[in-house]
Amino acid sequence: MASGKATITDVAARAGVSIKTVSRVMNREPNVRAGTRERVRAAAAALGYEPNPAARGLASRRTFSLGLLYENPHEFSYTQRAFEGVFANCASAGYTLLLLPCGADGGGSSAADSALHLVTHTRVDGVILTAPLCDDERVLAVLRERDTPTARIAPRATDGLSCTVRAGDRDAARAITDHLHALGHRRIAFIKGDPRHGASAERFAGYREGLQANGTALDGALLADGLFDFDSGRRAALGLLHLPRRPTAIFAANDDMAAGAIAAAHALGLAVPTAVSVAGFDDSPIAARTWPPLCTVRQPVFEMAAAATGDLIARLRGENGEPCHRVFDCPLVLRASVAAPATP
Amino acid sequence: MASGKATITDVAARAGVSIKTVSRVMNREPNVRAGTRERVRAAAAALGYEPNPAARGLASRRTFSLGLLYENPHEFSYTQRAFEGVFANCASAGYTLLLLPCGADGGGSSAADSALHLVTHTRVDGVILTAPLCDDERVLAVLRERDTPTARIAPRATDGLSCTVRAGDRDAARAITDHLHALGHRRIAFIKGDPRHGASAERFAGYREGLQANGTALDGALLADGLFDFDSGRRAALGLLHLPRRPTAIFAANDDMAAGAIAAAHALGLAVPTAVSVAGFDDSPIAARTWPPLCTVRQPVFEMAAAATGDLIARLRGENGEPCHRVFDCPLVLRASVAAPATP
DNA sequence: CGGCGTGTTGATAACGCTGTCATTCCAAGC
DNA sequence: GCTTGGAATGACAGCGTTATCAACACGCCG
Repeated sequence: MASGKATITDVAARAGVSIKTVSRVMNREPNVRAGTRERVRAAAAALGYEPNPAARGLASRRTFSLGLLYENPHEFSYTQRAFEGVFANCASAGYTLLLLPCGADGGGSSAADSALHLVTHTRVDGVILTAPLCDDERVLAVLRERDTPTARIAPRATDGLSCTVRAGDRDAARAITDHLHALGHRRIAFIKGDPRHGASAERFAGYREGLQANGTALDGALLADGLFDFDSGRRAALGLLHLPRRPTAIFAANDDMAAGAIAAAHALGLAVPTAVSVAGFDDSPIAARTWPPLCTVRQPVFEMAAAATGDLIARLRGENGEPCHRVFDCPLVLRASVAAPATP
Repeated sequence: MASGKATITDVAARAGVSIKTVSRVMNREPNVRAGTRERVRAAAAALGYEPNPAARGLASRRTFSLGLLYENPHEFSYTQRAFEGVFANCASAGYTLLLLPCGADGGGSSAADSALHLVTHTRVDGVILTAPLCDDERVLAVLRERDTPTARIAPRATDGLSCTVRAGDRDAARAITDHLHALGHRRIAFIKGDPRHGASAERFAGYREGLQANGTALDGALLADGLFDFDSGRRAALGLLHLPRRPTAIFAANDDMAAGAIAAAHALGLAVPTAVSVAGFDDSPIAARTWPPLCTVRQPVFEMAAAATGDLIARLRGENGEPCHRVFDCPLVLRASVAAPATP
C-alpha cells in the first residue's frame, strides 16, 4: 500500500495498458478480458491507487455524493449536537461536511478499521474525530502518514499535532461531588464511564478529588462500572442500591447512565431524591426528560464542536501556527434529582 | 438567477475580462481593481454562476470538505437513526454523504431558505429530504427545476417524481387506539403532532378511525395540540389531566410528547399506568428510558432511510423506471406505561 | 526622459479522469 | 485464405477550474 499519490497513469504504465482500460476496470465496465482486468487490479493494489473523485466528477459530470437535508429537530443526541456545531462553522467557511460513521457493522471489522477505510477512500482536506475514535492509535497513524490536518473532540491527551477541544471533566465532576457533599451526602456512589473514553478517567478523578478534599475516604464498594449507556447505568445502580449500607447519592459519569439509575430506583420503589439522589453529566436531552429531572453539568457540545471546526479550518488556511487546545467549562445544572439526604 | 449551468468562461465573457480575473474575484484574491471586481460580481450574479467544486478541487488539489468521524453512539435520535440508514446504503454503493442541516439559524431565513441555499451551492447527484422539509413546495420546486433526483422520507403525499418511504402511521395509530380500547379505556385523549408534518394528520386519522370502529364518539375536549417536542407534550397533558372528567389514557403522537405526558402525570402525583395510561409513537430511545417505560409503536427509521437511499441510488444508476413508494409497518411495542384502567 | 518597481490583467498549461471514436484482435463463416 | 463483425483496447479531446508566468499600465526616481 503506497502513499495514495498514484494516478491512473501510473497504474496503466505498471499494468502495461492504456489509462482508458484502467478506467474501465475501476468502473466495472464490461468488455475487458479477465486477464487484463486482473493485471490492472494487481497494479492498482500494488500502488495503493484510489481514483481522484474530483477528476472523476469533473470528467463524468457526477459527484457520487448525496445530500441529506433535514431540519433541526427538537431532540438532539450528543453526536448530533456535535454535528450541528461542526456544520455551523463549515458552512460559514465554505466547507462541506462529509459524514463518516464508523462502527462494528456486522463484519469483524472494528470501528478503527472502518475509520481507516473511510479516510483512505474519501478525500477530505481535514478530519474531525470524536471520542473514542480520537484516541485510536491506528486511526491517528494513518492521518499523520497522509498529513491530514485533524481536530479531536474529547481526546485522552493532546499530541502537538492536532487541534483538540475538551470539557473540563475533572473540575465539573469535582463540582458535582462538592455539591453533593455540601448537601450532606457522605455515601456518594460513582458509576464509571466507558473506559475507552478519556473523559471517563477524568470524571472519576474529579469524583475522587472531591471526596478527598472533603475528607471522605473512597469506598470501593460504592464504585460501579458502566459503559455510558442507559442499561449499564441501570444495572450498576441496582447493585449499588442493594448494598447493605445504601448510598444516599449516586453520581453517574453521564446522563444516560444516570437516567438508568433513576429507573433502577423507581423499580426498587425508592423515591428520587427523597431516598436517593442521582446526578449525571452532560446535560443531554434525556436530563430534562427524566422524572425527576436530572441534576447534571452542562457540557457545551455544540460550542466545542464548532470551536474544533474553526481551529481546523484556520489550520487548513495556514492561519495559525501551533495547533491549539481548548478546554470548556461545564457549569452545574441544578435539578430536582438531587436534594439533601433524609436525616436518619 | 439562471439555471446554474454557467461556467467561469461565460462570466468572463460577460464581464469582459479573462477567466483568471473571474477566478481571482471568486476567491477573494487581492490585486483586482474595485471596478473590475464589481463588474465580475455583477456578471456572476446575473448568470447565477456557481464555481464547479470538482474542477476547483482538481485544479487546486483541495476538496473544501471536512470529514467527521464518529462511532455509533448508544443514544440515537430520530434524525440520527435516519443518518445511519442513509449512510449504510451510501457507503456500500460508493457514494458519499453530505450533511445539509437546515434551520431557523439566527437570521430571518426560514428552513426552506437555507435548504434552497444549500441545494444551490452544493453539487450533489441526489437529495434525500426528511419531514417536514420534504413537503416544502419551494424546496421541491428547486429540485425539480434542476432535475435533481430526490427521495423523501415521511412525506405528506407522493408525487410521481420522487421516491418516497413512509411509515404506516394511520394503521399504527389505529392499532394503539384499538389496544387501549381493548384494555377497557373509553376516555382516550390524543395529543396531536406538529401540523407541518404529514405524519401528524395520519396519526390523528388513525386515532379517529380507532375510536369510530369501536363505537366511541370523538370528544373534542380530549384533543390537545402539540409540536412533537417534550415540553409541548407536557403542557398538553397538564391540560388534559386537569379536566373535570379526566382521560384514563393519553395517546401522544410521538414519544417525546408522551414522555412529557408522563412527566406531567408525575408532577400531578398521578401514577402511570395506574391512574392514567400513556402511549407514544416511534419507539425512539426516550421510550425505553422513561419511568415506566413507554408503550409505543416502532417506526423502523433506519430501514426506511436505507430504503429511500437505495431507491435513490438505483434511480441515479437508471435502474428503475418509475419512482417507487414504500410503506413500512410499525409494530406495537407493549411496555408498562399502558394498563387496564382502574375500575372506578 | 529612460528605467524600475508595484499593481493589475491575461494566455496557457496543468489537474486526473471519462467519453468518443478509431483501431486492433480474434474467431467464425465462406 | 480472406472477409466479417463483435469484443477488446487505445489515442485524444475535453471537463471547469487554478497556477504560473509573462505582459502591460502607471507613477516615481534618478
